[in-house]
Amino acid sequence: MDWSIQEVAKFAGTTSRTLRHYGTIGLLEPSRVGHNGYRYYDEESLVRLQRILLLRELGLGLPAVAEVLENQRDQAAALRTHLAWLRQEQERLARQARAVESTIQQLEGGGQLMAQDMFDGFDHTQYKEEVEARWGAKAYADSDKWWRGLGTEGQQEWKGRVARLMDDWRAAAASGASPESDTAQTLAARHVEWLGSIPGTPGYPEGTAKAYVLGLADMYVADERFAANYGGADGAAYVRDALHAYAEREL
Amino acid sequence: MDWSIQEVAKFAGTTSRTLRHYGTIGLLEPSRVGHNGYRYYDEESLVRLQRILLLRELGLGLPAVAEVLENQRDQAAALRTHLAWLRQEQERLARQARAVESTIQQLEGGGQLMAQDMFDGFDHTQYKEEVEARWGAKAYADSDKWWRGLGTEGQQEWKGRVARLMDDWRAAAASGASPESDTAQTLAARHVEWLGSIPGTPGYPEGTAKAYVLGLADMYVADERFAANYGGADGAAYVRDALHAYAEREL
DNA sequence: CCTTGACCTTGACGCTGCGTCAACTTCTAC
DNA sequence: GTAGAAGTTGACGCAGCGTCAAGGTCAAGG
Repeated sequence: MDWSIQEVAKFAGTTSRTLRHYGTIGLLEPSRVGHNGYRYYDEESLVRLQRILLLRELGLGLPAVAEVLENQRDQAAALRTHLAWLRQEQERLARQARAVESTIQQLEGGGQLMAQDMFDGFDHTQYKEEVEARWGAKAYADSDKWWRGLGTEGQQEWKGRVARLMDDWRAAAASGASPESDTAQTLAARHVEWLGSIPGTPGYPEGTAKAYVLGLADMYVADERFAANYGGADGAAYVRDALHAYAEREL
Repeated sequence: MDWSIQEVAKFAGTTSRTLRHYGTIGLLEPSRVGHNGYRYYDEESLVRLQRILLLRELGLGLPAVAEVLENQRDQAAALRTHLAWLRQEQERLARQARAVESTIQQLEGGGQLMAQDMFDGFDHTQYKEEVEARWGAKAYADSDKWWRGLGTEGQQEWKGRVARLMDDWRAAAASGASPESDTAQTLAARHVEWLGSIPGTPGYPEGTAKAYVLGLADMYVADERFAANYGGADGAAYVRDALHAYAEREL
């Protein structure tokens, strides 16, 4: 007893094209092929098809499906791998959704569509050579180790933190508040504290903190890539001024 | 002031290939092209690039990105649409994950890879009394005989088929496609055909098919146990509407 | 002047899982 | 005998680039 391709397709709730596809990739062969080339499937192939479709509904890719069907042994293991993948994807979507939400809020608050992710610039492998040239290979290695040690979540948090700081700077600059205003000075304090949390500069040697901060502040203006993070040259100059004022007062 | 393609790519954390791609699809043109064909980008294009990348990270497709960037007006609306999409995807993944989990459990309980107990609702002995009350003892006996005659494999197939139908219904309802849409109408056709394959109702008497389908459709909504199969009252209502439309047109 | 080597170009295939023609051949029914 | 349904094998399409391939351009050094 066997059935034509259309019958099988209808019965199984799929299409003949799909069945042919499974045939060409060797996932499900017809049990019989007529002299005319017509495909026919028997009960056994129907059962296999059911399993294939089941696994497909669970979200497995065709290669994964094939693997599960061949290696009868560790089906559960394969499914667990898949499950982990699903959870990861869900996580990713959740993060995206949150990001979209906050972007919408920003837009509705009259904000512009900003480039928060200038901070993939903090995918710091990008700056490898430069860092090594300026501060040595060890500094880079340490930094790299630290970064990896954060884990994906930690990195996300870090990026988020940086993004918010940059965002606030841009907002402050745009608000017209002077670099000496409380707003800006509070930001400066946050900024300095943030700097301290970057490894390689933990607890500056006595008396060097001020010079360090002043130097960095100037670099923000001099280096376009940093300046861009603060909304261009004007923004960077604003940050520099605020940091200078803060350093003079507090450091 | 402008930069070469590599510089821009590094700075923005993307690749030159991507920039070229954006060029060919007209999403981001270089600000200048050298006599040698080299691409150069200025600040303005950099800003645009940042926005593009931001939107991409939020998960929008390139056409959607283009649209958002052109229609300055309803950016928020576009993002909200996207957000809805994200949530839907998340929902789908969550369902898949649950299904995978239960499948794993089954496997570890020594079970086979089958599309079994999603459809325990169709373990029809459950409905024995009700069927007998509504349609008589003979109807139930016939049905039971038919069911046993299917054999284990046949029952598996049957359950799988039902499962896919239900799943497709839920997906269609969630997709937002109207009950009159092609998608839903195709499903309705499948549903009616499926009904025909249930014994006890083979080849409806002349002219009763329409009434039969309409009656069933209404029952799906009225009876919670059926409604549950379609994702609750809303899902059942969707199925009912689709079946009504189909019955009016085709039966 | 010539050679590296880095960087640029266009062109085109690859990947996922089928949907969707296109161009033909076969089977079924009247 | 002929129409119409159903079957066949190609082959393109889609999303978003990654990844060669083959070759031009340019700055630096021998």
